[in-house]
Parts: sequence; structure tokens; C-alpha cells
Amino acid sequence: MTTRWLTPEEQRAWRAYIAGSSLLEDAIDRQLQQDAGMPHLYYSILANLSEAPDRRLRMTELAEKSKITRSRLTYAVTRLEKDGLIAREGCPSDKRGSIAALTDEGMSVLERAAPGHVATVRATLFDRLTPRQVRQLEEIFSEVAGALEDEEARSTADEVPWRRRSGRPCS
Amino acid sequence: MTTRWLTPEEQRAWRAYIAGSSLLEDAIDRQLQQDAGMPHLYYSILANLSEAPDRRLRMTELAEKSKITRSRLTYAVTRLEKDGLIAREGCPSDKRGSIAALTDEGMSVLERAAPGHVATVRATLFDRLTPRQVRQLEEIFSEVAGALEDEEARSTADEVPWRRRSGRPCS
DNA sequence: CGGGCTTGGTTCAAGTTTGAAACAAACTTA
DNA sequence: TAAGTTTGTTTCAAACTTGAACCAAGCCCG
Repeated sequence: MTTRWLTPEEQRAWRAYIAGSSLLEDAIDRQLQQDAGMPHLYYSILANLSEAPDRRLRMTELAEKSKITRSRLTYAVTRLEKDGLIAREGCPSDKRGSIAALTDEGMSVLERAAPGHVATVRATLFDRLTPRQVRQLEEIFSEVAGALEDEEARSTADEVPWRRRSGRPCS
Repeated sequence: MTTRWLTPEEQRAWRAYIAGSSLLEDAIDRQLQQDAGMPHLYYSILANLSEAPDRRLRMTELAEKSKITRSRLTYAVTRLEKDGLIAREGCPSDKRGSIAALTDEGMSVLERAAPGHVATVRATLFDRLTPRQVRQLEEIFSEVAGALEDEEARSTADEVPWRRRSGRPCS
């Protein structure tokens, strides 16, 4: 099939998105690195933990909430643990499992960093958008996220499909 | 000043954006890594070069177009040069300068990768959006990018302002 | 029970990113 | 014109990311 290239409007949107999202992430990373000594992702991990019941979560769940690989999370948690912001606990019910728990210090670092972070997000994003644009932003990225999550679910479920029926034809 | 927290709508939009943009970049990186052996950023660098007059650009210009630091670009170009996709040339008019030129091989790698890349961008983003949303996407991120670029310009211009007038008071 | 597959997590090497420092050429100005 | 500053780029070490490989512990079924 011959490629359907992007229309001029799509091109413009795509370029604006690439530029804007990259500058935005940079700005947020810089602010958090300055004021809290950690990149945005690490802050988000702490934030996700802080909202979990009892402020603790299995590694896999935390990775899913944070939309990152387990491997990346392992590295991040190791760092945050060294900093004393997270504690690792074994999972009693499943001895394979490991639980990340936000420490009191982690919570207070998070609380101290939050105002500056929100201020940056406002200054760079929300204070520049109309309410309608805020709604559109949500719709657009919910759609994208939803689609990509489904796809991921489907692709891991179907993994190597020809293996799932011991090679015999459908019947 | 007491923090203006995000409204519930803003919260939802922000979370959707964080999740969606991160999954989107991952998907695009994976596709390009698979099919072209390079991450999205490197592809964009080649694309930016391909559009420049004579397919060559000063490092700093290329870094600006790509919205990345010079340091990051140096690393990327070094890699792409090893792969034979870019050639470095000295700048005749300014001996400090260095020019990145897209090689023929670089151009053809780019051309071969383009269809798959566009297909992914379509499948994950544009084929899921209404024309109105495409327009909004452009407006939102143009606004953000514009603001952050201005800010950057302003901050580098004003650098250490108390030094610019040999310390004497305004008069 | 006892293989064999799946799941939860970590480890490892290779690749990338970051920000500060280093360099060198160009510019400015006394 | 020499000293000092700015500009263009690279270098370096430390931090982070990636994906594949690995190691256990649970699960399943004959």
C-alpha cells in the first residue's frame, strides 16, 4: 500500500507537538532537578506512591501507573531508596514480589517540591490554555494513551500466537 | 503566595498528557529502533538536515531546529557519522564552526524509514483525531513552544544582568 | 510429585543524556 | 594590539535508559 503522508495541517501539528512537548519536558525536568534534585519521572514515581493505599505498591503496579518498564523502575527505586525517599519491603503473600513504600522523608520531599512543580506546569502550560483547550488536551491524550495501552495488552496476550494451540490447525 | 493547585479538569488533562505522550514516544522510538536502528531523535535530526539548503547545517542551527542541547547533538552526530549517515565539515567562514551534512546514504536511510514512521504516527495519533483536534493540538503546542522559546531567549539575553553596566547604578 | 511454563523482579552491558568544564577562534575595546 | 569577553563546539564523568538475559517463586497438569 502506498504511504498516506501527513497533510500540511497534520505536519504542522506534529512539528508543533514535537517541539512543544520536548521543550516542556525539559523545562519541567530542569525545575525539578533544581528544586528537588530529581528528574520529573522520579517525582512522578513518588507522587504515584503517595496516592496508593498505605503509600505502598508492588513494583509492577507502580511501573504500570508510571508507564515505564520494570527495569527502568528498578533503577529509579534503587536511587530513591539510597536517598531515603522510598523503602523496599518483601511481599508476604508472594515471595517473588517486592513492595515500594514511600517513607516519611519521601512524603515531605514531595510536599516541599509540589508547589514549585505546579507553578511550573501552570506557567508553561495551563495558564496559556483556554478551558476548551484543556478539555481537548485531555481528550486527545486519553485517546492516544487508551489506544496504546490496548495495543500493548493485545500484543502481550497474543505473543507468539502460533504457539498457543500446540501447532494444530483451528477446528 | 499560596499555591494555585491544578483544578480537577487540569489534573485529568495533565495526567492524560503525561501518560499519552510518554506511551507515544515509546511507541515511536520502538518502531524506529526496529526498522531504522535509531531512536526518534536521531531520525528527526536526519529529517531536519534533509530539509536544509544543500542538506547541511551548522551544529548550533541544527541543535536549535531539533530543540536539543549542543552537547546532545554532538553525541548524536558522532554516532550518525560513524554510521555514515552524516559527514562533518569544517566551516570555511568561521573556523570554530562545524557543519553537519546529510550523506547520500543518510538520505536513503531516511527515505526508506519514512513510510513506516508516518504509518506509526498515523496509527497512534492522527487517525484517532478529528480535524478539529488536529488543529487544537497544533495551537496548544505552538503556544507552549513559543512561550518556552521566548523565555529561553530572554533568560540567555539577561544573563547576569548586574554585570552589564560595570556595576554602576542606573542613571 | 516433577517437569515445564508463567510471573515478578533484578542484573548487566551498551547506548544515551546531562551539565559543567575545557578549548579555540572571533570579537571588543582600551 | 594585548587583554578580556563572547561564541561555537567538544569533552568528560556521572546519571539514566534500554532490552535481553537471568533467577526465583508460583502454577499447571499429567
